[in-house]
Amino acid sequence: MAAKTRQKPDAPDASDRVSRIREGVTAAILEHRLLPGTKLGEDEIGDIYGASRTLVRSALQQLAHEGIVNIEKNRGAFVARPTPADAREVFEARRLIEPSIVDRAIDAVSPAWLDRLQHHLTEEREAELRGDARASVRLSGEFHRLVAEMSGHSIYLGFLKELIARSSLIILLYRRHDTPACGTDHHAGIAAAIRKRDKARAGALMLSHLNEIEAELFLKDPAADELRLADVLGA
Amino acid sequence: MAAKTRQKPDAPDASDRVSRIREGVTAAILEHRLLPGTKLGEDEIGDIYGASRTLVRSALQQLAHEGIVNIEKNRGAFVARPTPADAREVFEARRLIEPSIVDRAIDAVSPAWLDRLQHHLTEEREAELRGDARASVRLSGEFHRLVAEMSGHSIYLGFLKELIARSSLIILLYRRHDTPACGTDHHAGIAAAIRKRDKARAGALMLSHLNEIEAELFLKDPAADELRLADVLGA
DNA sequence: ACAGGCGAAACTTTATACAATCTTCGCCCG
DNA sequence: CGGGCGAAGATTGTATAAAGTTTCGCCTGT
Repeated sequence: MAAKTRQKPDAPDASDRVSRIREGVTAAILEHRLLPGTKLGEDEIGDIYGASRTLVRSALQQLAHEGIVNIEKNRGAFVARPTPADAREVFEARRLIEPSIVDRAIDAVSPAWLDRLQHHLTEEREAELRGDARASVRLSGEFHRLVAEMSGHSIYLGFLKELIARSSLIILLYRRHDTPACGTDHHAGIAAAIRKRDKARAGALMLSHLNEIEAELFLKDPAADELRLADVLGA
Repeated sequence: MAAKTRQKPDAPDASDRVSRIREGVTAAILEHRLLPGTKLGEDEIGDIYGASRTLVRSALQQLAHEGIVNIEKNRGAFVARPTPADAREVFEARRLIEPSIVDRAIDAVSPAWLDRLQHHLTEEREAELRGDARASVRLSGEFHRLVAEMSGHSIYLGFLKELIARSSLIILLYRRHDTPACGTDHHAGIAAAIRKRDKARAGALMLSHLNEIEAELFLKDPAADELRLADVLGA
């Protein structure tokens, strides 16, 4: 066996403990179990995962780099609270990147991937029917991540993971109505276009999907309520 | 003064020591003083910067997240060695993002920014005339970063910083001729288009600039020489 | 009664010590 | 003489402890 026995260099989240912590906290944030602004104490998380603060700190720093956690010097880590300006940037970036991702995904489409996609749609529909809001939110983001994985473009995938995580926080903060089932039909339509290898239609559907999500947000001027809150607290 | 006296939340690289380490190593990599594959020992770097391994480790993890350092479990950190496939992904991403960045930069253009841009072009030209290859490489990347800063889009800026750093490694590894002065004229042309607020021309110039850089690379099949090297070393 | 300041507690930051793993070099065996 | 086994050295991964900072409560003085 002269082949490289190296253990999957492209497996960033393997069995190491820091990744488990990172994924646990990420999942909690994505499922809206941890609300923006929540303090993430190192001891607290360390106790939960039975790990030392060294590992917790490493995980939190990664999450900070991904933009879903803010680390304030000498104060600790908090779940990020994206501003409306952040929200606009996130969706602008997604509108730019995701059509290219579906384009590449269609190039790389295969029966195995279509199966995964179909399976995901089923899961998503089931979660919605059963009214499981947490699962719906998580699966809704995972659809986009799945398409990015299909594309085989690791950089786009990495970028999109960040954008999806932040989108989840944004939707939680700024959604107008309680419309958790906003995009399941869109996802099915996009998947159908991918299956038919219709790049133009898939890209257009993705774009309108993103536009609709953003349109349902209430993005007032850049930090209005935050400033008001600061004034109340400070004065 | 009711204004927030918080110390610049958008200053990721401040005076803390871990950032100094990260920037020092980043600069060394971007200036091609540290070659791909170089081992970055924790004690070694710690001695250089007079810091403990805790801080060095934190800096290296950040660099790993940025994609310019690979951390292999129980073996240490190494300067990344992008594959030709990585190179293609990086330039595809840059071709997608940078035209949008110049577009936004033109929206946000101001005399102060134009001054900074002009000053940068001067610096770049001087470095090239004086034959300072290291400075040329660094400044060439900084031009793109400067445009991204002009755009005021923090997400694009973050993404592009990663892409620029990786591009520097890619160019070092795969450039055909020793043509360090490949893009100074292009940069001047792009800057001129920005100054004239000509979005179409600026975007087109940026695109052709990136295409020309990639065209000068020699990207053979996905990991041919690496495999050959691995065989030599392993067998 | 209230404002201001002092002090202790909790937390983060940094450093150091310990454990686990890998690498390397030498030695022994074939 | 070549190859493989093994122990010593070096390096990383993890945990714990010391140091510094912030925060909150309480107490005192006006």
